[in-house]
Amino acid sequence: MADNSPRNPPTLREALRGYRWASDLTDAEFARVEAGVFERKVPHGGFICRKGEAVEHWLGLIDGLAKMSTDIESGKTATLTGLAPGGWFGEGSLLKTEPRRYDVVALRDSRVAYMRRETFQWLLDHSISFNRYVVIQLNERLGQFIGLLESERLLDTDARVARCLATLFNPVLYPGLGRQLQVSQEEIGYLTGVSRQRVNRSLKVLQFAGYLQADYGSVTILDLAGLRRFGG
DNA sequence: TCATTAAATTGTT
DNA sequence: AACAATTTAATGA
Repeated sequence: MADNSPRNPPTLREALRGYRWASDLTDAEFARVEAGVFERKVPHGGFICRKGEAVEHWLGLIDGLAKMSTDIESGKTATLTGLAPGGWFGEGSLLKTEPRRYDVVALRDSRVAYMRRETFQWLLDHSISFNRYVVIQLNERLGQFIGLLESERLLDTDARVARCLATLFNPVLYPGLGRQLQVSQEEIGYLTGVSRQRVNRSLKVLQFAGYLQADYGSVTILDLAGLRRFGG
């Protein structure tokens, strides 16, 4: 039987080779890119990057789970989006040479790839597929945030959980994720800003409606399009 | 392989 | 927030 999901964690090189933006690089080009990327392990609760700091890297989540968030007045935190393995982020701030506008916090022990600004620029100058990737990524992210805005203001809790999960399973932003993601209800709560108890209720609603299957420590998406439309 | 125990996660109030 | 029930993972016979 073929083993599609290797149990041994991939090396940084293997992970990089698997990303879509690297698909048309020659070996020489890839070697150059690899030299411009390093990996760092971030423990649960640790900061992958912080708001206000100078942006010197494009960031990729190799493995783990993280949330992009920003602190509002009075110490409250607003989660902007969840980040799943295979997702890259920070290109916006990198392109505009502005300080980072959000925190990214690891919700699990995570492995993060840091690509130097130089290397990012070099890829923009040399790789068609990389440019295409960045454009699609920006566009996808834009749609995601418009949906988020609507979600925060107009939708009930069930719909917010539904959209949060739909975001997490977005095949464009997070390829390589199967239909099933190992994520506890508590973690979904962190991502949505909803209590774990309420997440539990929402998952039952969504499961009954046939959009997903909730199991111990994991969620399986059955109808991604349905989740996106839910409540809207 | 099975039984026991601890830890994590879920279900409910 | 607290508690009980359930599932998984780890351990050792």
